[in-house]
Amino acid sequence: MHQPEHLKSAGLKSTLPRLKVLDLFENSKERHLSAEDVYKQLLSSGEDVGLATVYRVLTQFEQAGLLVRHHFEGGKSVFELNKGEHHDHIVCLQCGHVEEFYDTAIEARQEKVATELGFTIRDHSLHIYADCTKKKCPHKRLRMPPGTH
Amino acid sequence: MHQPEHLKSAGLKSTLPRLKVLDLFENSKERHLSAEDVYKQLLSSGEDVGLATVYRVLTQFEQAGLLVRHHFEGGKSVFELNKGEHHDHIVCLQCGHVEEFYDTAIEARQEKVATELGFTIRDHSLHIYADCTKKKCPHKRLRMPPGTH
DNA sequence: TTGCAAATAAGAACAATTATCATTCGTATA
DNA sequence: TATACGAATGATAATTGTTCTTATTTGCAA
Repeated sequence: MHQPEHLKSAGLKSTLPRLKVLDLFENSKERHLSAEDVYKQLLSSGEDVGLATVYRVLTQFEQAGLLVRHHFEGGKSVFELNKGEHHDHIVCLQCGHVEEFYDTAIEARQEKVATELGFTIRDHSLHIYADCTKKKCPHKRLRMPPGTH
Repeated sequence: MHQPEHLKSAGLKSTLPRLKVLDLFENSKERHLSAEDVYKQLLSSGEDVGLATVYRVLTQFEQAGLLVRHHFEGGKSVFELNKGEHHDHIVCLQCGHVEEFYDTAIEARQEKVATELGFTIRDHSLHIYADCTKKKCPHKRLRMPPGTH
């Protein structure tokens, strides 16, 4: 359960809160978690962490390359373990579930478009918001704030 | 300068603040403006509007289909006149300028990917963050908050 | 004109996040 | 193993972007 090496190699001290957060991401069923999610799950596991620490640790992990941050519509940041390989996301508007995909053609066209416009890509995000057509979708409607289109 | 018809047909009363905001979008050099941008520009034009009104009007215009809202990285919402045709965005990390593009291949592949995964697309956003290679780029560095990757 | 619902301005309230700061913890070293 | 010091933490204040509340004003139909 403890992987202090991950932290060590990232130049981070191996502290309880950091180990707990990392552990949570590695064992959670949902890959994508917000700061609030992490905080609440740690609390309900009996851990005693501060919300500020959660935010700090998440940001540090992001900078260390352990986590990747996403800004889906809805305002809050969402994190996932960095698998090393880039991928895009499709978010289910019914249940909020996030699926990942990677399409070579899309990636290639992006490069082409950017080059033609005189840009060098540093980063990109492609978010598809969709309705799940499978029946296994829990239909737990995702809160979509006004402003979501 | 006044286009009350736009408002009328959207079912909105033709009020001063609404006309001013609409006017600003139609005459501004920058297509993409945040609520703060709109508020400050109106103030410096000698107009007397409240920030709350700006937010309300922007949201109403979005719902009426006059404006489109985007969530670029950085937290704040950005609006632009709705031209009717969907397009994606490439944001210059140097100066913050936003260029628009549309690529049929990308759009088609998205549909394909979503269908294969069992989703029906409702909306999507593709944001490319890039460095401008042209010399005309003002190099007024865009504030990129921590959390931006 | 007048009346009244709709819209506004100002500021309080809110949610997500970051900053501050006194206390505690991890760990290199003695 | 004890200890000392800087790094990390938790509690809470502060900030930021946005929405809500309310008293007042405005657009417009009769």
